Amino acid sequence: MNRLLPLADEPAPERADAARNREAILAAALRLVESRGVDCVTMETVAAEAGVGKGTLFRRFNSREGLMAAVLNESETVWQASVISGPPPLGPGAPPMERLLAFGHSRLRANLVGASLIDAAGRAGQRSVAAMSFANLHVRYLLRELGVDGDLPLLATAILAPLELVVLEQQVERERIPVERLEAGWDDLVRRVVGG
Amino acid sequence: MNRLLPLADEPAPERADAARNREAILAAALRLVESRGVDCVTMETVAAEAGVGKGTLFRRFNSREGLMAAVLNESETVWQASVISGPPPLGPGAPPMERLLAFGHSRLRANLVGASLIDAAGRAGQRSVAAMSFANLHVRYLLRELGVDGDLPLLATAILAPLELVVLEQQVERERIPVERLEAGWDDLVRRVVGG
DNA sequence: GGCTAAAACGGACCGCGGTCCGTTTGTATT
DNA sequence: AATACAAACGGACCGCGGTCCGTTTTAGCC
Repeated sequence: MNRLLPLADEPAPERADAARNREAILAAALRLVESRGVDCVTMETVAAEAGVGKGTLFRRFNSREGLMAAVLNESETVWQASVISGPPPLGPGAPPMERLLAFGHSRLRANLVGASLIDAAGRAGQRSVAAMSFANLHVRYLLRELGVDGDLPLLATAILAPLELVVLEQQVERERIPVERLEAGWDDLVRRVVGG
Repeated sequence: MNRLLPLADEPAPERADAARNREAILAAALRLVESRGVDCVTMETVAAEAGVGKGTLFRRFNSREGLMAAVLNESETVWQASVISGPPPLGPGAPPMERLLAFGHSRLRANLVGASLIDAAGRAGQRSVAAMSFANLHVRYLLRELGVDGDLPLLATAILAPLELVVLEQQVERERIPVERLEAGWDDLVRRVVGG
């Protein structure tokens, strides 16, 4: 009979019904988002579809943004996996510069595809926190690999910034710049920053 | 008696009461925002303070975001003026590189100071549209002046992206990076992009 | 100064995000 | 199995952003 005392900050064990509901809610939310589009999905609808009360939604996800962030997170996780252990050039195996460029393109497309969900998620639910820090870490690693020196965390951020949805949307929707040109522009930026 | 017919897309003359009200609303909004902070200001409050009906607010500014954008715009205009015709190094008179660096620092600080208003304004009311295109234009001009070649619109965007509030907030609030370091990092970025 | 069409006004009204709190359910203990 | 306590539940409720539409004001014209 060990573990009478919880370890330092064990994240509090989740009760069975809670787990079941969380899953039901996420599934329902995903289904609704896919069928009617993000901004036609209300919290009450999700609650109904999942067969739970509204209060339960907010208990688990804090806010609408939080819920959307959670939904988004599902696909984000898949994407991260393909970066970490997928096939090259996105995954390991290709030379660093190729990986970096592939990474940028992939992220650019992903952000555009997930656009509506992404801004429904806002910066809540720490989606952006987790996502950003993963991306930043990865870019930092590749830059080091490339022998770049300087303030790597900031350089990584600078490289990633133009891929943020806010910036992309301005360019794609307002200025009607085609995606290919954005990719080319980003490649150029990277080469300038990396040097040589 | 000329101008019986309105010119092509004359912006529709504004009626006297409308003008008076618009001004009253903006003044009221500014006053309230300054005294209680952006997110404690409701549309109804503003309407009351301005002595108009709620409908009038929405008629003129479309949404809460639109109103906030309009308020923000006031100060933005002042800032733009100091870029165009203020004292160097921000204004004209200094060598391009100095101007560029001054521009970045100034914008960085401005974004952080106006943070709450800026994200209350969202991307509505085309605040971000107008602001972005001004900044982009200016940076483009300085880059050309510096003899940079390449896709200038995209390079300008890339340089400006790390100054966007979304990015800054992540760094300042989450990662606790001091502003001076951000400035230094940005300078580094600019030098790499400009080259030489 | 009347008259009229167009524009602006304002407040009742609606829907949704978010909270609150009395009730139910799960789990650990004996 | 019975008990007890914490945690989860759910729906009534609230406030605010946003809309709608009947009423009022303005401005041009005779």
